[in-house]
Amino acid sequence: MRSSLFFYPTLKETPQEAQVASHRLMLRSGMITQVTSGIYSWLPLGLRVLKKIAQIVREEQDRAGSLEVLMPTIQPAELWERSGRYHDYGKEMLRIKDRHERDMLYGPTAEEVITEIFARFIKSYRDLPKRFYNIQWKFRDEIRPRFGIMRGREFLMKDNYSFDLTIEGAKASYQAMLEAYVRTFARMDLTAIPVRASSGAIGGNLSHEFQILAETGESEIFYDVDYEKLDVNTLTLDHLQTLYAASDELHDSQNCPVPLERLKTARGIEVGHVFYFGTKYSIPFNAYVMGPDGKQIPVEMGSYGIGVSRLVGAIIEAHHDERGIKWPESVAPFRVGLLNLNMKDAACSQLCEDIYLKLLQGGIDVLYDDRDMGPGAKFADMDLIGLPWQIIVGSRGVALGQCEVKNRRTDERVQLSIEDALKWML
RNA sequence: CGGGGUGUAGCGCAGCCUGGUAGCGCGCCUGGUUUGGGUCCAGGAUGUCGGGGGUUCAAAUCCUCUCACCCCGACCA
Repeated sequence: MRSSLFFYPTLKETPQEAQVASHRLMLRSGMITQVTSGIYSWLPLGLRVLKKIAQIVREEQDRAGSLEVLMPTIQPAELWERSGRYHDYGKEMLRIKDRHERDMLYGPTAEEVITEIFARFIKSYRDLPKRFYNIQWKFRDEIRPRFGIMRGREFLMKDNYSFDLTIEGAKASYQAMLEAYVRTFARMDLTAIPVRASSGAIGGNLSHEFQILAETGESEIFYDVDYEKLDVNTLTLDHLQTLYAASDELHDSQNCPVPLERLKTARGIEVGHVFYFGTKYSIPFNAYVMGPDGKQIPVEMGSYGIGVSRLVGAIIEAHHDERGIKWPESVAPFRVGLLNLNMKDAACSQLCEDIYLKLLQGGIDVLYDDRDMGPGAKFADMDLIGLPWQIIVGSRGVALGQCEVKNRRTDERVQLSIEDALKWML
């Protein structure tokens, strides 16, 4: 993509409303723009990142044996009356009426919809276990939206729902999701700590929150240092349950099982939440299957959320410096930024064109800054939007047949011949 | 919802106290200049001063109602 044809309205100054780093940087790099309180439009640069994150989440959900569906954003109130949540959910639920004055709502989650789907079609234990997920926009009318898309009212969430015949089966599903989550966050260069949590409005008795360590996190968490050594490949639910991690309101320093020297404290951003809640929805929605003994059994359920749009902010919180964002390669909007420092120099521009075309041919996602601007502005913009690699071509280097390759995260720079630079990238 | 604050050009702000033709920086447009860390020079465009009502000869400025947004707290992916 050529910068001259792309659209990323970068800002030199920070809009006054933005306090936290991710919010500031998302606005300044032209990833998002606010429509109204807690509701944002995603501009091309931001959307690229959002899609990459969603794709990683999708791949790991699929790998864990889940099936993707797509459920509606608008749901009928009747469905929620059946679970009793139409009343319980309170003002966080956006309630609307259609032209027939029927009560509708913008879905904050989808237990009701998915359980009804399950109940409609699945009748036998032989079809279990099943796990369905979707990645869909949700709306929760938060008391106080803040931090940009980190606590928006409208947000993109992956929500997965598991259906098992037995409690043991449900725990296996739960564990599969825990493992998928650890793997998902690791792919985005995030250290996620599963913190034991109360299950809140969703109900049930087993629940973990996934917290990303970040200074600007909203909650304080206490955890065993061993959490930092978790290995995705050996992770088990039993092992997780032996480790201590708690949010500040749950943490009791008097009765903490972890000795002080192994207890760490940090700020966390909640990016995922997993629940086991048994038959809370299967009974009211008639989600029963016939068991091997010919008896009707209500299915054991769990649900598993990941805040996909929130992850964009969480990743920036974890990966930025004073100049801008430092994207992990897996979620970067482009892998390489190609800087033409002198558009008016024909040799320099010709060289950049060659490099650009070769990168494209090599399947490299590249943003070629071909705008007619001074070098300083180009450096500043490129550091701000935070692409992992920069290939810098100026008149100086052209004379020597060289360019500079810079790693945004480490700030390491090497002077390379054009051929070597291309080899480096490809 | 309780507490605090802000609305003036695309962004950041001054002007308001003490009423009198609406300003600055950045950005934007034109021309030139510069080209390895937000070049420099010249010229130019852009405002229902958040909205309604009131006081006044006169309101961005005073009064009043209202709307929106932000920050701190309790909730949440």
